[in-house]
Amino acid sequence: MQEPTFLILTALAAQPLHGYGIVQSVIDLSAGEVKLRPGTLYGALDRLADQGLIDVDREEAVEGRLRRYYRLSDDGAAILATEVDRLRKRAETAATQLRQRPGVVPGLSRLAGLHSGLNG
Amino acid sequence: MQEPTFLILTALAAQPLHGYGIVQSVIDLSAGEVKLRPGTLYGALDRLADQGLIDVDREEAVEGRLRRYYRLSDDGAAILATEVDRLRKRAETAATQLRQRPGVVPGLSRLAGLHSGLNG
DNA sequence: CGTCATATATCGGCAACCGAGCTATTGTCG
DNA sequence: CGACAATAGCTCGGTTGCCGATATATGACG
Repeated sequence: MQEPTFLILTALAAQPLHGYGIVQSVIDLSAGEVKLRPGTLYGALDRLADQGLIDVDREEAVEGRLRRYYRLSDDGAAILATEVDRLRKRAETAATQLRQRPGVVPGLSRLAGLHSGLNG
Repeated sequence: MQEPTFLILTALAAQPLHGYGIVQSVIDLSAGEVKLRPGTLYGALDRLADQGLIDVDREEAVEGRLRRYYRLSDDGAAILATEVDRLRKRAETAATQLRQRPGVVPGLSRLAGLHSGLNG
C-alpha cells in the first residue's frame, strides 16, 4: 500500500468525511507533507470502495452540490491496523540496520597506535 | 518511496551486497514477507545509482560470473533515515486515528439505563 | 539428464499516482 | 463588475515503479 492510500484510510478512521474533507484532513495529518491530487483521491476512493475497505456513509445535498461521505469499514480498519504494524516493523528494522552502517572510523588510520594511543 | 526500494536501501545500510545477496537479505529483514523480483531489483538498483543513493562498491569475478556489490551512499543513508522518521510518524498518526474510530458502542441503545445500569 | 540454487539481466504490461483541465457556487477584494 | 480564492466534485493522459515471464550460465544433487 502506498502513502496516499494509507493516509486516506487514516483520515477516515476517526470519522466519515467527504472528498474535499479527506484532502484537508490528509494535509493536517501529514503536517502539510502530502496534498492529495484529484486523480489520486477519486481513483483511490473508487478502488477502496471496490475492495470493501471503505463504504459510502451518506450523501448530503448542500447548496445544490452533492457531498458524498465515506466511512472506514471493519475490513478497512483491520487492513490499516496491519499496515501500521508493517510500517513500525520496517522503520525499526531500517533503524537497526543504519546503526550497523560501516562509517568512517577516525581512529583506525596507520597513525593510530602511535604516541601510545588510549592506553598510554 | 515504495516498500521494495525502502528494503533495498535497508539491506545495504549494514554492509555492501550484490544483487542476489540483496534479495536474500530483504527476505530476511521482512520475515519472508517481501521477495524481490528481478525486474524490481535491477530497475531499482539502476534508478538508485542514478539518484546517487547507492554506489558500486566493487566487482568480483566468482567462477566466471560477475558479482557487483552495491553500497549505501551518505545521501542514501540520509534519505533512508528521513524515511524511517516518516514511517514512524505515519504509523503513530494512523494508530491515534484508529483509537478514535467510532465503533459499535453496546451501552448506548435505548435499552441502556433501564434495569438501573452501572450505578444501581 | 533434469532440476534446483546461485547469479545477472531484459522486456512487456499493469496499477497507482500525478498534473492539468473542466464544471459550479459562494465570498472577498479592488 | 470582474478577478480571484476557497469549497466541492470529476475526467483524462502520462509517468513511474513494480511484477512476471523469459533468457543466460555454472555447479551440485539425484
